[in-house]
Amino acid sequence: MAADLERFPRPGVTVDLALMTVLETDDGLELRLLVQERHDPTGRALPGRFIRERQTVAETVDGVLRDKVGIQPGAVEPRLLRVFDDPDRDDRTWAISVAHSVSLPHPVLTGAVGHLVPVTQRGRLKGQGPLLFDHDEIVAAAISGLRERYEIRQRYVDVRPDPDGFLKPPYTLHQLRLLHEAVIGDELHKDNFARRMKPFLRPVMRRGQVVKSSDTVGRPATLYRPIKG
Amino acid sequence: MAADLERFPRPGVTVDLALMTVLETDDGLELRLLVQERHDPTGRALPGRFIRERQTVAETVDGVLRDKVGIQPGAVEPRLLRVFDDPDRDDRTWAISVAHSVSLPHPVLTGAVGHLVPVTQRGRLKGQGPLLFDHDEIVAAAISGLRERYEIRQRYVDVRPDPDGFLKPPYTLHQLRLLHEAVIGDELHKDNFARRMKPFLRPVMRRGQVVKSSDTVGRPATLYRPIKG
DNA sequence: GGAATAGTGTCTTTCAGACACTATCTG
DNA sequence: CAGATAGTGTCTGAAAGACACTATTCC
Repeated sequence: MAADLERFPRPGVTVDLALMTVLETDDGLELRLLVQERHDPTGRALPGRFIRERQTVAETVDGVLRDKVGIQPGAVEPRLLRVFDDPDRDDRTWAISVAHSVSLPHPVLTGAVGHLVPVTQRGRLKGQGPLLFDHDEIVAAAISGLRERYEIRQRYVDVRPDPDGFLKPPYTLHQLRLLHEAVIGDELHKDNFARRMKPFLRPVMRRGQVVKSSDTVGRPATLYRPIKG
Repeated sequence: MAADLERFPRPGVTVDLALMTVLETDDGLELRLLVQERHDPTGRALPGRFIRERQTVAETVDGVLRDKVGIQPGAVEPRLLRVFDDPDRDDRTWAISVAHSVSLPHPVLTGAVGHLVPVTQRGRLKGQGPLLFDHDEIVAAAISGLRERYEIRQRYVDVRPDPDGFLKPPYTLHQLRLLHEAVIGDELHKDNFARRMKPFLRPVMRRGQVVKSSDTVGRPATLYRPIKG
């Protein structure tokens, strides 16, 4: 029986990654997505590779990040986006793609292979033509999923200030708001934002004092950490 | 290069289905899930099978419904739940499971192979022991996804009265509410429910008259159809 | 004091949740 | 009429959106 199972043709299974980060530019924080040049079919595409023998998706993600992107992140949390199964999507062979998104803080991406492409307000990659295969659909799914996570959910239940961990705590409400604005591509009122987030943040204390940011000008801001995680 | 790609070992890819329906019992409508007996490993499990050469997930779903469940539904809309990739999850071979949920109106399921098992308020299968493999996780994902679709979303935007199409239009607000209560496993106020749903329903008209249900006792109810779809 | 940024008081609107009422059918 | 089910008027409370104000720092 087990021998039988191996007789049938099997698809190659690839893991393709929509790698997202938020970085600081002259215009403030910007959401960006890693795109690489490929040469099998020539063009721009997301990093990815086939799952190797008896490996898991998580191990494959680690492998892609290490070998194809050239970075050494710690534990990452890939999120399943879609499965692409059109038998003709890859000319070379029968390949199924299990598309995931991965969010990383920008410092982890230093020296990464590829370009960090900005994202438009509508959730598309800025400039240039389409990506290879069905990778534009992966990008769209990654961005809409990300924005959903950063949008304000029903009621106040279980708001996570920075679900994807782009920011390293502690941070100020201002920094957190700029992050949200970069992710969702829209502006937020600082007062309403503060009220929404504060129940899920606690001020950093030292010797019974609230720690303030020693920024530049203006009144110093309170530093916060997320309550959970 | 293409020849190279075929040299590496590939996983078997299975599609496992959480098949859900809502049926009428003495206690009113009930959400149920199809469980089958298996004999390779002996036990209770969800229907599923390997993807055959150059087939898609959708084709495999159709095949499972036809050959393993023994029904002939029209176009179904499988929803991706999770990918199970533990290399040891199946003793027999390296197999990755792409778990989907499928919702069907009960009449389509007449003569289906297996048992329609009721679901508890907490979203577990009623009675008996665990399912084979990781199928209990698939069940949990299917039910929580389903309930999310039937829960009231943010604002009034894009409410679909019966997202999974369990009910055949036209139906009364009462019938629609019983469906929702069966799906989410909780009671709803008829007045608030009516106000939420009415913007997304239109009364059935015949000769300029609103068509009413010719039920049993009491005041006849207006029959509605969903505005879109 | 002035500039700059941090943070809050409060009004309005929207809408879910809840209660109580009215409406329309059958027997 | 009573009984049963359909459907609505309206109050309350939670919370988002918006505006304007106060608070604290550096120069």
